[in-house]
Amino acid sequence: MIDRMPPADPAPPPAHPRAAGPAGTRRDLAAPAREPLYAQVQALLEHGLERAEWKPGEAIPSELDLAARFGVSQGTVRKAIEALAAANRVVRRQGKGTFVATHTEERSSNFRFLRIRRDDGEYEYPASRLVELKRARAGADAARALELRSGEGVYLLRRVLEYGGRPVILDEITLPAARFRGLTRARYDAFRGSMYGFFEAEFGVHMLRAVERLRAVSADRATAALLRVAAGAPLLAVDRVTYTWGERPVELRRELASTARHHYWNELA
Amino acid sequence: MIDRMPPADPAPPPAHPRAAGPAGTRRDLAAPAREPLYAQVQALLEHGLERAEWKPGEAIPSELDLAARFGVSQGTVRKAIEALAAANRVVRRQGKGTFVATHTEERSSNFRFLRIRRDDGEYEYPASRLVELKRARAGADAARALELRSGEGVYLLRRVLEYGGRPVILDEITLPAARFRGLTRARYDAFRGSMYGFFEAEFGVHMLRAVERLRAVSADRATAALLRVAAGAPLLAVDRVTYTWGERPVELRRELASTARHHYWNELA
DNA sequence: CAGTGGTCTAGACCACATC
DNA sequence: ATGTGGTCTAGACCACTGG
Repeated sequence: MIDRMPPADPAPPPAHPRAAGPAGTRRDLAAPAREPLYAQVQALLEHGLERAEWKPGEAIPSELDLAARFGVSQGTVRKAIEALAAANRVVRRQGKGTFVATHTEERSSNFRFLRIRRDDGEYEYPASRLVELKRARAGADAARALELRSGEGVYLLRRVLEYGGRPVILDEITLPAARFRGLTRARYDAFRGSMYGFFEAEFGVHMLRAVERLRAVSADRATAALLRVAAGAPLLAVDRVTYTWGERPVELRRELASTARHHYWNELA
Repeated sequence: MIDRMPPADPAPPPAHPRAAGPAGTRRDLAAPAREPLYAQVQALLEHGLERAEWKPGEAIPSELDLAARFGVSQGTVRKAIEALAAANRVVRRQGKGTFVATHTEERSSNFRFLRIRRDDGEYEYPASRLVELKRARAGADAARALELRSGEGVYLLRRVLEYGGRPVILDEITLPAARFRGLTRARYDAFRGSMYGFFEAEFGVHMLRAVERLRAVSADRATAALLRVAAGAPLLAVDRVTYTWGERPVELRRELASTARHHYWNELA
């Protein structure tokens, strides 16, 4: 059982854990439901990522380094890192190193959280036009989704996404004010890049995972005007809750999309 | 380079491929763009699965067996099998073996291709009521999606899915007649289990992967009547193309769902 | 060139399932 | 007891990157 992040420097004697060697078995603390070593290493690395010991875009230590630090073999570290890479926590690049995932550089892989595409299949990153940004108090629904107390401060953000100059999506985004202090229209407009890149760079909030629920609804008057469709036209409603480290929800988003020339794309395997 | 499925019996001398030993390096055929060994093993296993050398639900040979057959190490076989498991081609069960995936037993994991859920989050497998089943000729759209010649024979199948007695989804399914010869209402009604279980058990067509495009549309009169909603009500349209081995499309499906009490669930990571 | 991740082997022991 | 997959180690070489 590994129970802390050891120092990098001298590294204590390896002391092969549970290996086929003569050394002592690693059964300290009488582990209650023994977790595999690689899972423990993975958890340690996740803590390091969460605590920003290595920041988005930076390299984490090499496999050999980590193996020495933790007193495990390179293969065990490798398995832990591969799990992190599969979960998009890190990116591995042969010959260069393993890098903390970031929303600020991902040129093409930026479509990870953007599932609405043009009908012709072409990728196109939409332009964003901020319609409204205000402080408000969390209603019952937002409070439940974001695990806040009802009435806690939130930012409410509405924007229109345009493809080729045509408005297609209306976003209504609720953010807990505590994590996004100082969010202003000016800062948002000044940022170059995706919204999650903005959150990461400006507020240190890294989005890891999202859950979406999709429905078909009728456009109300105001939405119809913004998206230039008839009132009552069918719109695709995408309700998203986005999570950061520790399974903590930090964004509630309702997306209303006109699907006349676009669609939501998904793959099942 | 491994280039065929060797016999199971005596197995030629291991002849460590490209290993740190004294044996000859495996550079036969002067491989043009050398593929890793585990990828070659994976491809060999996929061919075996495609040719139904091991049938859905059956066990494939053990890692040690396969390693001996292919003349590679157990670790290399393991990596190949793990990739197959990640792609839902096989299921690994500790102490028992590795089994070919099947749509005929997956009790709970049957929701792999069923993303519409009740709003309260409860899982519920809907009841199916067949509305129509007829032979027809592929139109231009169906022919393109299913890679058929326009006018080739297809089955056209319409059914309503009901949750708790309420109609929620209308399915319109197009199948290439060549692969589903002898499909009749009686056979469909007699089968116990999911539709993909039916396809697998009765026609040997195993669905591996699907691509979906979602839009919001207005209910036409006929659909509205079947789903007991108002004409013009917004419906979620899910257009699915489903693939079997060799990336061959074998099902085109349009699903129209009333999302008053249900939604389409998705997770982004 | 040295350093990184990627592939491959060999062999040990563990955990689980079955007989 | 035996056979399966699961974990872990040790060490080799390959492929790619950058100084």
